[in-house]
Order: sequence, then structure tokens, then C-alpha cells
Amino acid sequence: MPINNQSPLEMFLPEILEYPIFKGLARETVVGFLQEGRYKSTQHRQALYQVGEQAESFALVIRGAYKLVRPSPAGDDVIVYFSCPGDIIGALVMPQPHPIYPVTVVSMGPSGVWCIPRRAYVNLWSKNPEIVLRLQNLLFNRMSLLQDEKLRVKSPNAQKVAHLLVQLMEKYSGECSDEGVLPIPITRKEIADAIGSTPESVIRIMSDWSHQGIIRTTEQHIEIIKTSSIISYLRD
Amino acid sequence: MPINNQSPLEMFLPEILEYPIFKGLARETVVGFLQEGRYKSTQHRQALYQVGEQAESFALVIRGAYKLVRPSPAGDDVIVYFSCPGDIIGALVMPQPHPIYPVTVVSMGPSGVWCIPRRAYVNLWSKNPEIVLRLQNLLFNRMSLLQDEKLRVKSPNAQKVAHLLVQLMEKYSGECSDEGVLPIPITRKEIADAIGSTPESVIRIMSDWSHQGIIRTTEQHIEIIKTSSIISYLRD
DNA sequence: CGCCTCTTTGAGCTCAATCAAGGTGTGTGG
DNA sequence: CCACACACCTTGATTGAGCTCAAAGAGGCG
Repeated sequence: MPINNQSPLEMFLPEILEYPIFKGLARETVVGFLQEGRYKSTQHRQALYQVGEQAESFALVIRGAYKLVRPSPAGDDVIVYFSCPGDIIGALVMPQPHPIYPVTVVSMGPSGVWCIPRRAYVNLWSKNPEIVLRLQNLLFNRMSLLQDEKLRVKSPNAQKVAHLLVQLMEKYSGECSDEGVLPIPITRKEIADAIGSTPESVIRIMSDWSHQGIIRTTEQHIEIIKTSSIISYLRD
Repeated sequence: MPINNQSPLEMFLPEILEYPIFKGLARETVVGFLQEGRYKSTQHRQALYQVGEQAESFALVIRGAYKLVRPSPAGDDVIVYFSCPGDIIGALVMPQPHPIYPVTVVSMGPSGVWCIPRRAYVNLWSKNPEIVLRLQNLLFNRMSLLQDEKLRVKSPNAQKVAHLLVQLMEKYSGECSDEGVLPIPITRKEIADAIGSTPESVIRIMSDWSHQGIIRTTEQHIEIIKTSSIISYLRD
């Protein structure tokens, strides 16, 4: 949390203006959208929102990453989406009269969001066709990802893990260059929760890859050494 | 296709005004949104849109049903969504500069849509905050369904079929009363494509249910006799 | 130091995919 | 009108990927 005299918003503004959701908009417009909010930092595994809770605010991810989790009917957690800087969380439910969060949002490693009260959405955001369309576009992308996953339900687990890793790499590096480190701490269990498998199965797959020199894992970070080998798992 | 003097739009307007997307809006407003379009009827298994095609129009489903299909990397088809009267198909990609359809849309039984050119979206729809928010809401519902499915990846197939049937019943009857006939012709293969299974497995599950008197199947229609029994499959 | 979460490996079992084969109904062309 | 193709439905037998269970080692933290 900044303690210097510079306003927190000013601090983050340069990067915020580059996020797809705001890119190309006038600086004053963006400041208008954000000025009612405040920066909130979260620790590893701390929950930002809880599923079922009254939704009083939504958030723009600025630092680190968050996982969006829902409990399955069987009781275990399912990871629905990984949110990275530039992502908007919870904006979709804001238009509803008494919105509740549809997912639990949990910090992965130390992270931070710009937390915006619901009234800003109702009074400002929803009145601006441009920003609403951009939100719709973000939502569309997320839906595409969910669909992509559905296409792979019948694929073997190795393919699902490969797909997830490539997807995460792309989300961060923009381009999918060979060699790269996933900048978020992600556990085998989280990978399992994301692809609908078990930690044991994920471990068996990834230790295979380690032995083949395709990936390297240090502590909680995953380094991809041969992206092309991973990608080769994706084609049927 | 109507050949009488009454305009086709007039014919459908009473029901169209009741759809959630338009409900409560002024008649003239709705007419404005729709007047550039035309009614298009499709036969069983006829494709309305093809994945990858240039998207020149979007559609409001009025009669029958459509399945939204994507080819999986393994080559077989995956049903991503079932569209019923009142649903909007393809509106999400309209804002993009050169939109292409993300899915193939195929008619299930004789069906019909109101087909609206893209320019109507760009010039009218996207300028109206109310309608854009309602579209966003539709999209949000669809995303919720996809997420619900993801919660069940690890569940046994019987649960997935049960979930799908209940979901389709709710979509049609609004309320999920005991006893009801699914008004769309749906094959075992389509159910399999929707839940990520095989026709054989679906048949084994459903013939079990038939023997137990939980469902009845006549030709291509499925009648649910004991909804409660089906629902009991959903809890873990 | 004990607690917790994460990781790892092994063994056994189960669900459902796959393969195979036969039956039915519908549309199509000779 | 018949024959053929095609899509769908059905049943049985086989098999394998991956889940479950069990047990143990390794960091991180109060």
C-alpha cells in the first residue's frame, strides 16, 4: 500500500491505461471510471470475494493472479478461471438489482486489485456503450475458453494439462515463445481442480515431462522448456 | 413463410414482446430493432450458420430449437449449447470489425428464426445501453450453464445426463414440474455430444431409467415421468 | 516441535470408452 | 415398388485410463 504523497491511482495509471479494457480511452475518462475505487492487496490464498456473498464491488486485477473457484456438488473445488492483471472480476453481476458473487475469488501469491464500488458501475460504467461493449468482449473471451475446455472433455489428461499450460503462458506472455516461466505460483492440486482431474494424475503426467526435459519445476513455479513439445500434445 | 398480407413481423410480435430480451420495452422500440430483419425457417438438421463463416447477421430464435456445435480437435462434434425460442444467436461477435461465427448452428426439427443483419446491431442495438445489458445478461446465463457443466466433469455419466435433461426441461417449462415432454427431437448421440460421452453409454443409462419407469421415449421425444427421481441423481 | 499443505510413488479397481454385430425406420434412386 | 444407403437405436464383451486408497517424505509456519 503506497504511503507516499502521490495518489495510488496515479501510481498504477500508466499500466492501467495499457490494459485492453481501457486502451485508447482518454486518460480523464479512465480516471473517472476508477476514482471511486481503492487499491486492495491480498495475500496468498486470501479470498477477495466469496460465492453467494452480496456483491457490493467489482475489481480490476493489477498485480499477481486470482483463481475463480466454485464448489462442485460432490464437495470439491473446481477452478473456473484464472484472472491476470487487466482482467475485470465480478462486473457481470453488477447490473442485477441484488447481485451476489457467482464464484469465490482467491489470491494466488501476493496480488492486488483496484476495487470499485457497485454504484460506480450503475452510475457510470453501464451508461457508457463503449465500456459495456469491451466488458462484453472480455466475457466473450472467457466463454470461448470455457468452450475450448469442453471440446477436450474426451481427451486424455495429458492433453488437458498441456492445453492449460499453453493457455496460461499465452495469457501472460501474449506470444507463446519457446522457453518461459509461469509467473504465478500454481500447485498440482490447482491444475487438477482446473482440468477436472486429481493431483496424483497431474503429478504422473508432469513428472514424465520433467524426465523428458520438457518442463522444469522449481518450488511452486513451472518453467516450460520446450513449448513445441507441449503443443504437440494438443493435436489429437 | 407467411403469404398473407399481414407483415411477418406483426405475426410474431406478440410472442416476441414476451421474451426476456424485450419484455417491458415499448412496442415501437422492439419493432425498430427488428424491422430490418426477416423470418427464416430451417428444416431438421439444416445449418443456419457455419463455424468460421463471415458473420453478416445474427438471429432471434422463434420456433423449434437449434444446437450450437463446435468440432473438437479429435474430429467429433461437441454440442456447446441448445438454443430455444427467445434466445439470441451470434449477437456477441457482431461488435467485432470482421466477425466470424464461433460455432455451427444446426436446426433440430423444423425451426425458425428472425434473422437480423449486422448493420442493425452496429447502428441500433449497440447504441442502446438497455439492450446491450440484456444481451450481457443472456451471455452471463449461458456462461453459468457452461460452468455448471464444468462442475460435473468428475461426476458419473448418469448424473451428467440427468443434469442435461433437467436443464432442458427448465429452459422450456420455466418451472420444473413432475411429468413433462421435451418438445425438441433429441437423439442419444446428441445427448452424448452434449455431455462428452458416447451414444452407447447414454443408451445404457436411459434404458435403465425406462425400465424403472422414470422416463418414457417415443420416437425422438423424451418424456420425463418422475422428475424427482432424475433430480435425485444430481445430489452427489 | 508439531501441524499443515504439497508432493511423490505404488497397487488395485472401476467406470465408461471401444469394438463388434444386429435391428429399425426413413429417404433416395433405379 | 423395391433395394440400397444412411442415421439411429440396442446389446454384449473387452479393455484401459485414470480414480481411489494408502503411506511416506518435504518444506513452510505459528
